[in-house]
Amino acid sequence: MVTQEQIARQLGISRQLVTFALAGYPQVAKESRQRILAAARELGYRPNPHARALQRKRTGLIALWIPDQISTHYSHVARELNRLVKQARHELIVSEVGPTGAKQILTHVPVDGVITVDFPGQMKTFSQARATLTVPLVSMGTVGHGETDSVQVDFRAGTQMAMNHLLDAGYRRIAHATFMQNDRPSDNRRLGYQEAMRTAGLKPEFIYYPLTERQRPVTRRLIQDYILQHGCPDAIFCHSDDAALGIYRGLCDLKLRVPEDVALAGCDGIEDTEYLECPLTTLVQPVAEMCAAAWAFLLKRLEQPEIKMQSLILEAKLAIRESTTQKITASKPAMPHKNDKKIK
Amino acid sequence: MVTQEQIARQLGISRQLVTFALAGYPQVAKESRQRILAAARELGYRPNPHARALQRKRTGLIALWIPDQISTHYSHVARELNRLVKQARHELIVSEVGPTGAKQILTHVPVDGVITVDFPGQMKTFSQARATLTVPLVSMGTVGHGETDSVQVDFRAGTQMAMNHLLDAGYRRIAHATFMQNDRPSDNRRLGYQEAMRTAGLKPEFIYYPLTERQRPVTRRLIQDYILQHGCPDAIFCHSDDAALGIYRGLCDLKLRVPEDVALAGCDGIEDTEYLECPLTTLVQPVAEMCAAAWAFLLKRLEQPEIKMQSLILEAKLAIRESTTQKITASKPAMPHKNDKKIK
DNA sequence: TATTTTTATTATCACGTGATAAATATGATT
DNA sequence: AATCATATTTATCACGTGATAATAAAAATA
Repeated sequence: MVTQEQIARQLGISRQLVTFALAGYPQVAKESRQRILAAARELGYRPNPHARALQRKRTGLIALWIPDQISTHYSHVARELNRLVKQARHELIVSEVGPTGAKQILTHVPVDGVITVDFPGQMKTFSQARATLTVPLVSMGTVGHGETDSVQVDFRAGTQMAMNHLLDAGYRRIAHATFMQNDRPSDNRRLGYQEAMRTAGLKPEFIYYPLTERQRPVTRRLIQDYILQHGCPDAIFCHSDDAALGIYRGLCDLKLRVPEDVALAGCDGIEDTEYLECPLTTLVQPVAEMCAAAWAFLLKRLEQPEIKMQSLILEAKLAIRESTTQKITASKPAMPHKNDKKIK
Repeated sequence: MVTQEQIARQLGISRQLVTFALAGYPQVAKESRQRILAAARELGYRPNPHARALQRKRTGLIALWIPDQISTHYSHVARELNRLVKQARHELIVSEVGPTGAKQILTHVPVDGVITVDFPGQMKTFSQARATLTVPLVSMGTVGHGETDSVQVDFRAGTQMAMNHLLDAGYRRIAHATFMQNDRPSDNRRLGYQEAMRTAGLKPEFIYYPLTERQRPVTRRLIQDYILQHGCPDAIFCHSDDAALGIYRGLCDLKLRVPEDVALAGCDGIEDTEYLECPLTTLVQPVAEMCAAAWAFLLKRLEQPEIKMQSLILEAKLAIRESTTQKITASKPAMPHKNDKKIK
C-alpha cells in the first residue's frame, strides 16, 4: 500500500505538500503539483479510507434495519437501497431486528446513519432502539414514528381500498389473516379492515398466526386447521403476500381453489404471487420511491442535522388480479362466468 | 461517539488501561477491569473500526459478490452469510457483479476478504477481477475456479441425477432452458444435460434465453414463443428455479398444465417453487453448508495466509415434487394415476 | 537596500486504537 | 529494612490522512 509519505520521500519533499497537491489546494506551485501527481500515478497511490474516515468523522457506512421475517419484500428493499447507497459512494450494512428489539447483533461498526423498514414490535421498542443512537435515523414502511424523519406507505387507506374492492366484488364473509402478537406495522391493516367491515355491517373475522421468521409454512398449516374448525370464508385478506402464499398453498392442500372457492388478497406486491396459476391481488408498496425518499431524507439530514422533521406519505396501489375477480358472492352458488380462466 | 479516552477520563485513569481491559489483557487488576467494562457498557462504547483498521490493518468488513440476477436464491445466500459473518463480529457488504465484470461500483471501502457466489461470465473475467485484489477470495457456487479456495456444488452430477429421474419417469423429449450467452456457472448444467441426453440416445433441445437481471418475466414470454414455434416438449429442465417459475407461468398462460402436459424441473431449491399449485422438482443447493464452509475457509485463510488451497465439493440434492411425477410418457396419452393430486 | 506583500513549503496537532517499553506499586524474601 | 520478584499502570510511538499554524522563499513596493 502506497502512502503519501512514500511519494514525498521519493521526491525529497514534505508529506504535507503531497497532501495539498492531491487535494487540489491552489497554493501549490504548478511544477510541484505535476511532479507529485505524476509520481502518485506511477506508484499507484490510493488514499487509505480508514485514515480518511478517522479524520473526517464520517464512515461512509449506512445501516439498514429490517425485520427478521424472511420475505421477498425485504430483500427487494435491501437491494434497492443498496443500489442507491452505492451510487452515493456509501456502503450498506443490513441487520435484522426482532419484535423485542435487536435480535442479531445490530452492528458493531459505527455507521453514519440508520434506515429502518417496518420496525417491528411496539412503539416503546422503537423509542428504546432510537435512544441508543447518536446518528440520524429515518424510518420507512407502513408505519410512521412521529419523532423521526419518515417515509410511510398509507396502508390504512390502502386496506380500505382493498376492502372496498372485495366488498364491491360481492364477498361478504371476509377474514383477515394477521399476526397474533400486537405489532405496530400490522395495526393499521387491522384497523382499516375492522373499519371497513363495520361500515359494511359485517362481522370481522380474524385468522391469527404467530409472528414468525417464515410466514409461508406457518400460514400454510394454520389455514387448514382454521378451515376445518370454522369453515371457509368467502375471501381472505392477508397481512402480507408471504402469508397469502402460504394460505394459497394450504388451500391447494385442501383442494380448495382460488378464486372459485375462496378469494385471496395480500399486501406488499412481491413478484412471487404473480407467478402462481392464479395471480394474487395485492396491495403494492412503492418500494423504489420509498427507498429513494428515505435515502434522500437521510442524506439531507447528514448535511444539515438541524433541519425540521422530514416526512412523506405515499399511497399504496391496489393491483387487482385473478384471485379476487372471478366470483360474485359465496352465499350464492359459484356462478361460472365467461371470463373464467381468462389470463390477466 | 464514545471513545476509550472518555471512559478513561471519567474513571480518572489512563486511556491505555482502558484499552487493555477492553482487549482482555490478563495483567489488568480484576477490580479495574470490572469498573472499566461497566463504564464502557454504560456509556455505550463502540470501538471505532477505522482507527482500529488503521492500526490492525484489518477492517472487519467482508465483501460478498453476487450476480446481478434477481433471485431468491441469492437473497438466501446473502442472508445466511450475513448471519455467519455477524456472529464472527464482522460485517458483510454486498455488491453485484455482472457478466462482464463489476457492474455496480464494487466497493470503495477496503475489505479483509471477498466471497463470490456463482461468479458470472467467463474464466477470464474472474481472473481479471481476482488480479485486482490484494485480499483473499473464496469462491462458492456451482463452479470452481482452480486458483482459489472454493466451495462447489456439483451440479454436473446433480444434473445427471435430475436427468436420470426424468428419463426414468418416461420423459423423452426433454428440453433444457439455459442462458444464451456462454456463462461458466451454466456450463456444467448444460454439459450434464447434453451428456445425459446423448447417453440415452436422445437429441438435446435447448431453450435459450438472455442472461438478464430478471429471469421470470423473460422466460415467461419466451416459453410461449418457443412452444408456438416448436411445439411443446415432454419435460423442461431449467437452469434455475427462477427460470422454471417464469416458464410455469408462461405455460399457464397457454393453458398448458404441469405436469399433465409438461413436466418441469429447476435448480437451486428456492422456497417459491414449493408454494405453487404444482410444486416443482428442483436440484437443491445446500446453501447453509456452502456458506458455512466458505466462511470457514476465509477465516482460516485470514489467519494463515500461506496454507495450501482449500476446496470442498458438496452434493446437490434432488427434491422430487409433483411437477415431474404425474405422467409416464408424453407419447402415450396421459395416464391418470392413483397418486394424482397427492400432496408432497 | 529595507520593508511589505504574496507565494510556496513545512511543522505541528488531531482523529481513535494497538503494540511496546517504561514506570510505579505491591508483595515476598532475605 | 533492603532487595528482589511480581502485579499493575502509564508513557510513548505508530498507523495515514487532513486542518491549521508557522516558516521560508520569492516578488513587489517603498
